[in-house]
Amino acid sequence: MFKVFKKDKKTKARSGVLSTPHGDIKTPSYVFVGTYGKFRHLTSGDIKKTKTQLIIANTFHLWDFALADRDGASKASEKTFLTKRLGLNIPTMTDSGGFQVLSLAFGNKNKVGKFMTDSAKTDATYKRSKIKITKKGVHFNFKGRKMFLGPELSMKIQEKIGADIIFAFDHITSPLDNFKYNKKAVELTDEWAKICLKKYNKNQLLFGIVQGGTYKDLRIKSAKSIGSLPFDGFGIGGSYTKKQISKMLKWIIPYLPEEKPRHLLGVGKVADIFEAVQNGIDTFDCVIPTREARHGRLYTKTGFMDIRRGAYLKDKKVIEKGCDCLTCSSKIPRSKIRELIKSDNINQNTAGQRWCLMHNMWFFNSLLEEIRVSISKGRFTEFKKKFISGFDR
RNA sequence: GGGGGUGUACUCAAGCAGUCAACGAGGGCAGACUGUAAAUCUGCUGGCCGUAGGCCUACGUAGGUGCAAAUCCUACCGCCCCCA
Repeated sequence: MFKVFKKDKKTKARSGVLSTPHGDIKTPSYVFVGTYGKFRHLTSGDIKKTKTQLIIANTFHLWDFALADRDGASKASEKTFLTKRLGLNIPTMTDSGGFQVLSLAFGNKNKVGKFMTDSAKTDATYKRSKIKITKKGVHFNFKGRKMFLGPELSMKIQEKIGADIIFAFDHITSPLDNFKYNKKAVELTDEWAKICLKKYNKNQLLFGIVQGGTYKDLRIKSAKSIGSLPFDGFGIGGSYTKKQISKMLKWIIPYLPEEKPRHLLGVGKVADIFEAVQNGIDTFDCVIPTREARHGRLYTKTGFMDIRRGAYLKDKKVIEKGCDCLTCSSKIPRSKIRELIKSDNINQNTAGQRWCLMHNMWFFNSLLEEIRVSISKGRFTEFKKKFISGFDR
C-alpha cells in the first residue's frame, strides 16, 4: 500500500509512505544493494545504525541459496529467507535477475554497463554472443555453465527469497542497441510482465518494469502498456548515456498511475537523486554508496573525499563535523580510517571499510531524510539548489 | 685475524655487458566506480623539452677495460653472516 502525503508544487517530487509486511518506508527513499542478502563487512546490528529503510537483493545471485533452503516457501510476513539471511526484519526487495543478463553474460565482454559516455554510439553493431533470448526467457553462459532464466523461474525464485517487493523479469538493453532491438525488448518485457503477473502469489508486492532504451516512442509505449497492468508499483529500467535520466523520466512518468510507487533501478549518484525525485521517483537503488565506501570514497555535504590519499595521513578530524553516523560520532579520525582501509586490503581485515560503509550509508539516508522534509515543507527546489551548489562534483 | 656475502630510484626487491631510466611489489599522485563476477579497476611515479621523440643525470665512492658497464677488473668506504 502506498500513500502520498505531500506533492511539490513546482516539480513532480512527492513524499509518502510505502507499507510492506516488514514495515513502512518513508519516501523518497534510497535502497541499498545487498546482492547476496548481506552487506560485506557489516553486521545486522551495523545496518540498524545506518537508518536504512529498504534493501534490495538479487535473484540471480541468491538463486542457488534460496532454492536449496528447505524451510518452505517464504511468506512476506514474518521471517523470510531473505530476512533470515540479513538478520533483520526490515523491508526488502529483490531484483528479477534481468539485469545480470546484460552485466554478466553480455556486458562484460562488450564493455557495456548501465551507463556509457555521452559519445557512445547507439546504433553500433555488436554481437550478443552465446546468448539466446526466447519468449520463455534467456539462455546464456556464466562461468562456463549453461544457464537459463526467465519470468516464470525468476518469479519462483523471488517467491522463495520472500522479499516484500519483487520485480518482474525484464529485458534490459544496452546503449549500443538500436531502435529495432529496443522495440523487441519492450515487447518481450511486456509479454514477460504478463507471465509474471500470472505467477504472482499476491503475498508480495510485484513491480513491473518499463524499458525502451533512449527512444522516446518506445519509452512511452512501454510506460503505457506496463503502466496499465495491475502491478503494485513500477520500476524504470534500462541503460542510457549519462545525461539522459531526467529526459527519460519526463517521457515515462505521465503514463504511470499516480497512486502507485515508482522505483528507478540502479541510479543513485548525488545529482541523479535530485533529478529522480524531482521527476516523481519514490525509491531508487544503487551500489554507489556501498561500493565507493569500500573503495574509500566518503561523502560529505561539500563533496566526496578519497580517504586513502596521503593528505589524510595525519588528519585528526572526523570525516564530517556534525555528522551523527557511527564513525563520526565515535570520533574515528580520518587518519585512522585511512590507516585501517589501506591495511584492510593487505591483511584481509575489514575495519576500515566498515567505518566507511557506516558513514556513507548514513550520509545518503540523511540526505533523503532532508529531501523528504524539504518536500513536506514545500521547499524541495530551494533545498536542491542549495545542496547542489554546496556539493563539489 | 681468516672465510663468505651485500650495497639498485621514497621503501622492499629483480637485473649481472648492449633490447635499462632500469622487471615486480609497496608507497605516492591522478582518475574511475550508477538494478554489485568490484575489500575493485586504470594511468603516472629521476630531471628537462608541449606528447612523439630527444637531451641530461643516475644503480655505495673513485678509477680502469671495452665500440658499449647497474652488469667485468682494481682500490676504497658501509653493512651482514660464519670461523677463530
